[in-house]
Amino acid sequence: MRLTAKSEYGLLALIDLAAHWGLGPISAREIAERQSIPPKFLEQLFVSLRKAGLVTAMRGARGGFVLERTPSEISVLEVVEALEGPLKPTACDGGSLCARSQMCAAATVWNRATAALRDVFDTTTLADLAGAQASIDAQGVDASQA
Amino acid sequence: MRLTAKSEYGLLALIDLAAHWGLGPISAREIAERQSIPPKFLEQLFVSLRKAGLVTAMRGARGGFVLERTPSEISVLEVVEALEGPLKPTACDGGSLCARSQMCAAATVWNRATAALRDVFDTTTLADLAGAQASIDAQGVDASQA
DNA sequence: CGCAATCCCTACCTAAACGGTATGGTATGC
DNA sequence: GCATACCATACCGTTTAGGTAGGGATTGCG
Repeated sequence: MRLTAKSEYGLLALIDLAAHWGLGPISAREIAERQSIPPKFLEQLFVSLRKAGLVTAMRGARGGFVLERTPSEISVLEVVEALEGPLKPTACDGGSLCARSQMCAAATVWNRATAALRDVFDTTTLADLAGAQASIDAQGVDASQA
Repeated sequence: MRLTAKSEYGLLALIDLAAHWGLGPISAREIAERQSIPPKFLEQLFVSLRKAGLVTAMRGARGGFVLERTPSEISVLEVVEALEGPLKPTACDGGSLCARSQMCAAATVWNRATAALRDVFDTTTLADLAGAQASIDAQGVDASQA
């Protein structure tokens, strides 16, 4: 599995939405500026996130995006898989692509790796991260190097 | 972090070497045939594995490769990092590349993911996998679908 | 000695992907 | 009705993946 800029940007954007939860729709442009994400690139990411059912879009003036569920009900796993596709570390994940398939001891390592990654992502929610970010920001006001 | 064919092939090759541990040098060509790996590509992988200190090369006729240490002393992590470089899931891993660096809650998820992956790879050795493969092969002789 | 086998090194290549940018269309609040 | 948003599609330059090609250096063996 490869984690690309899509996941990084997409997660930052959704943490931002979580932080502004309940304040009505937030525009992609606003998030792009706040998080230093290329605006048109972020628009594309939101298309994937909307199709995955993670955000709702409001079109027109004063439009923007809102989380489809509460921040504590959206996991990082959902975000990552919405943007990168199904989580799997290699081509040889036990599927039919690899000729060695079931008879391959190496596959067990890759599968355990996928499971470990999936567990981390599945047990972390946007609420967790938005909360952590709020703490960081509060600390950072007067002590940016502590 | 991206796991590519290098890791897949490289791990298969070293499991093969582990399975033939103690029988003298095994040629890259022999492993390539046995594991269905493109021969010239495997040669390149062995260069990296040798430079990482995982295998010793014997040149000339009857040459080949031998594991530098016993199979139980070589972890999958070493193999993966020798072939793919340092294990990190994204560009934003807390280094100086990401402008958000220390002040970014998202980075904590990526770091935890890296740690989880590293743990799986670090706690699995070539001896484990060679043993597992031997079991599979023994079972597979008479019951390939069980 | 010669020669075949083997590792070593560099260069090259094609296809795909990444990380965007550009352009226009469509809906909507004010 | 118009600025502000999202929506859709196409394009594009660079890097990487996944090899291939060709030769050079070393060594066991007959």
